[in-house]
Amino acid sequence: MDAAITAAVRQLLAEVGYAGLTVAAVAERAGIGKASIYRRYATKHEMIFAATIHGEVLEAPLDTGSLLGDLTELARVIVSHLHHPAAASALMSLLGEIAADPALVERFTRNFVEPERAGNAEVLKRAVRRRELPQLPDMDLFHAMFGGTVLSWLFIAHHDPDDLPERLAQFACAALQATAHQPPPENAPS
Amino acid sequence: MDAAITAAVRQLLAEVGYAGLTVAAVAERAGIGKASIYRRYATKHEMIFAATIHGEVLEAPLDTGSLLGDLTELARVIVSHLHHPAAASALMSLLGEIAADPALVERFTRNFVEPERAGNAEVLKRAVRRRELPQLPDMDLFHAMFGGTVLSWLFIAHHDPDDLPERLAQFACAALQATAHQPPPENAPS
Amino acid sequence: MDAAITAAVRQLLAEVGYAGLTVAAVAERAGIGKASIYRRYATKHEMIFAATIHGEVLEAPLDTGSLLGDLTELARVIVSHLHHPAAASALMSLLGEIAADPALVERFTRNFVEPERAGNAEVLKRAVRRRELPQLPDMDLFHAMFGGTVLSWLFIAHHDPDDLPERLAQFACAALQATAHQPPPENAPS
Amino acid sequence: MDAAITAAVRQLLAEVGYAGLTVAAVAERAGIGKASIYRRYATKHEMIFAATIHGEVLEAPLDTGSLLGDLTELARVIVSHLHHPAAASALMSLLGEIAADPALVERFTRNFVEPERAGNAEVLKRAVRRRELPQLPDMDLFHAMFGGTVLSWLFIAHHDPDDLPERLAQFACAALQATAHQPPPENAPS
DNA sequence: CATTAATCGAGACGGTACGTCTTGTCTTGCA
DNA sequence: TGCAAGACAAGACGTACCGTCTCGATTAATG
Repeated sequence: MDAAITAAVRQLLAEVGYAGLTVAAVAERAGIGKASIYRRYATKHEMIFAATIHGEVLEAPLDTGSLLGDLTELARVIVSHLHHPAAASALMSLLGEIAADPALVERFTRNFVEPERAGNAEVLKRAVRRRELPQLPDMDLFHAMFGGTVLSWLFIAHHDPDDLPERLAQFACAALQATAHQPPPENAPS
Repeated sequence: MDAAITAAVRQLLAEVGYAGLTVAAVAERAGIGKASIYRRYATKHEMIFAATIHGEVLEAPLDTGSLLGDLTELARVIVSHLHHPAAASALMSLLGEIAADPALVERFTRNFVEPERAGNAEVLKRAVRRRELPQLPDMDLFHAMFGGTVLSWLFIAHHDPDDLPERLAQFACAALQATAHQPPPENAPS
Repeated sequence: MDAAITAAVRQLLAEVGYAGLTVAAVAERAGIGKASIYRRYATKHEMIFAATIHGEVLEAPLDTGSLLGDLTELARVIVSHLHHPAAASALMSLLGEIAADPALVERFTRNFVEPERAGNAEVLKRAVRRRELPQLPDMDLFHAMFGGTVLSWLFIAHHDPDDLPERLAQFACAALQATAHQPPPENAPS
Repeated sequence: MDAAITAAVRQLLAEVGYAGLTVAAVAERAGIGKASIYRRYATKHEMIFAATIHGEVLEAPLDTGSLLGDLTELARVIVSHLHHPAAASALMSLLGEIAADPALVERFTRNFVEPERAGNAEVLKRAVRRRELPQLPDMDLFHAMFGGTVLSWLFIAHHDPDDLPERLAQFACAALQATAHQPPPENAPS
């Protein structure tokens, strides 16, 4: 059923755009009732977010054998999933909606932020295992930096998505190696 | 009258957030009729855009004498401007709405993004002048990274704003020095 | 506009019945927005009630020259307006809905009960003027008796509507004359 | 199990009223599943009908020795049974729903209306036996008048229930004696 | 100075999406 | 197997809001 919702949202976003998308239309297209949508997602924005962003972005940063390769791939995956035509609108609007409600913040953090952070951490742990890094860096900062750069690049600067992954990965790789000898601050990565 | 509208929009954004802002409320707060608003702005989004973005650039990176100091101050300024309770909601939602309209994207870029990028560049040019950096880095990437990290830290990770400036500045400083020997890429803005 | 709503309700009651009537359908049929309906009526039941019952019932009990004639006419008018095919459902359901909410009780009383009571009083005042009655009777009781009898006759006993007016008028006329010498109780008719 | 359903329906009618009663709530209160309800009753209305009307006739007009006394007592009994806080909602709404279904009308008449009419008739027959009345009046009309007045007094005029019995009984008594010399009409039930 | 024209506030209007609710059916998992 | 628990499709409810429109009242400009 979640798949049907996701598919319906993507079809309709392509057909009528973000502003023209209605929950009723999604339900009809998916052949389900509106209640089944609201049972899963608290708001329309959350539904759209889950349908456009959620999924593969967060989960498995496959091992390419080097930190630089892993980071390039990670950036590429994030970019590709964020670059959906309507994703900009969806993500930003969702963040705006969420910010006002602590309960939604909590939900959003648990469902999207934490898994993504864990994925990032996995990549860096591999690098530590490979001795490319002496230790894990400040994960809070790294996570905000890596994803935030993609966000800003795409949705604020509106630069070409294809230009980013390699540049960002090189920058992040050098930065990690340059800052790795500093112990991370007191808030150790979870 | 335009001033009354602008003031009302800003007050209400702070009070009820972006999603809770209605044209009727703006009219009432401004003591005018809705028709007078629609005589000036074609849609609600244009009204909000005009009231929030218009001339709010605020990048004044005063010279602290060192790159690390400048970056810390820069981060602090960005954080302080972004951390207004309702600014989160307003900015993110506005980005979402803007993304759908290329004309607004263009205006947003010219009025907001470019000046900020110039401010960032000014800080780094100073560091070059001070010989702290051998050359200007990839400015597109640096700009996306610096602002994006703040954005993500505040509005996605929802971490403590006070924790960020120093950490980010140290990270950015080390990263810049580590990557400075690489020639920046062609730097073609997309 | 009220006329358009009333007409739409009556058409749709005839077409789809009481249970099948929706506010959205009424709005569409009337060529107006749902909000315009809810601006006038607090609930769907109130709208239906107003469209089926309200109007001529309450207002002008035309003078026939005698108390018996007036009461017969009054009963006939009430019966004819209450005997709309769906009026039974509408009235009873409305009363059921209303009973739970003091605000609706107040509204209902002001809009429907009081005018009808005033109409009843007008008929009896005429009889006093004609010297058919020495004084006004206990209006609270008379009003409840006259309308209540119609209600019960139609919707509880389900007797033939045409049988009622003459019988009720004769009964009421005789009863009024028999009880008229008693002073009405302390709550004098308003 | 039927007993559990019936009890749950009655409790919930008293607590939340007719409009607020849901099948899900009945099932939960009865500690059973919704399917078990729908196995017994085709619709919600049938369930409520079965739970409320079934054997609740309650007309016991005990002899007080005089017509006025009997009528006062009769009014008091009717008022007391109708004045339960939630009974108003339930009864009126049920009448509304019933009206749409001729089969339910028939059952309602046989189970509820006829016994009450017989009770009324019993009171008047006693008065005839006592020579307080020369003959039985138009029973259809009297029955509609007596019960209808209570209905209207309570649920339309929303007057104080305690004020009614004595006034109604006096009125009815005088009216009966005033109209008793007229032969009742053919009395054919419609 | 008086009359006309323009502009304003106030808010009703048509239209439409929202998120909630309920009905009656269908599925699941425990006893 | 039979039931409680509850998910499901369908769709109405009443609310909110947008952008348009109408209405008087107050200005402003003009004859």
